[in-house]
Amino acid sequence: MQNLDSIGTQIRNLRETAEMPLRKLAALLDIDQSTLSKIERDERKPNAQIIEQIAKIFKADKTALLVTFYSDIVAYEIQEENSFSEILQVAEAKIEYKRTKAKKSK
Amino acid sequence: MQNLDSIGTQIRNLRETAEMPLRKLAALLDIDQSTLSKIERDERKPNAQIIEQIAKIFKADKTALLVTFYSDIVAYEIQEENSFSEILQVAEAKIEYKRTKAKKSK
DNA sequence: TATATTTGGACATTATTTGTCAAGAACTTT
DNA sequence: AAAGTTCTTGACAAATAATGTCCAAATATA
Repeated sequence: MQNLDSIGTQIRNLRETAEMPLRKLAALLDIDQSTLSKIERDERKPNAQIIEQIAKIFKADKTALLVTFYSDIVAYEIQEENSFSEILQVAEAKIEYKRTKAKKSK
Repeated sequence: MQNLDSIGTQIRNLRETAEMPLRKLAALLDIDQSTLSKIERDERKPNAQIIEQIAKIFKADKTALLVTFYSDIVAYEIQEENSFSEILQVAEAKIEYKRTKAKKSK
């Protein structure tokens, strides 16, 4: 089954498994250690570029991390809506429709 | 099948069907007419409160409008990602998981 | 052409995000 | 318990994005 951990938790897991201090990972990513601390506790969002670097550093699956990253954002955004399920369904249809159009116009 | 129009298009449709000038709807909503013009062309996002007012004014389905509104946002956010479908799936699982926890703690 | 309607762009204001720093809390080691 | 290391917290400024307002230009209608 898919991993429902937050992006922060996943980053922390990767880092702790590698027994790397937060300070050191922050240095590798060239961000302040307090910022990384907040990212790992989901107080602040990383950007897609940081996720890519983390995947590289820990040889982790970049796509899986991006899925975690974006699903966090999407879930947070609509978690209060009762029709969240329909929202997601329509969003998917919209993206698919857009891609179909894009393909045709080639 | 579900309506894949953008929130702006749907608002414009409602307004034109009612043959109401943009200027007048803007007045009812208490926003600048240029702002409403931009909303209808998806240059600017309405907020959830404006959507509610529009539903009331045109006696439209509020839930359907909110689904349109949020699905626009979600689709825009992840439209470039190849794994958009998985992202949506995980987002849904995360929300469901959160709600299960919330129910238990009652 | 005159009139009504809509759009575009400039601008100030406000809110949100991001980066940086330093102090303090928590935990380990000596 | 002192010293060292690691992590967390809050304050702050700087950068970026969102919002509200105005008015002139463009478009459509009478």
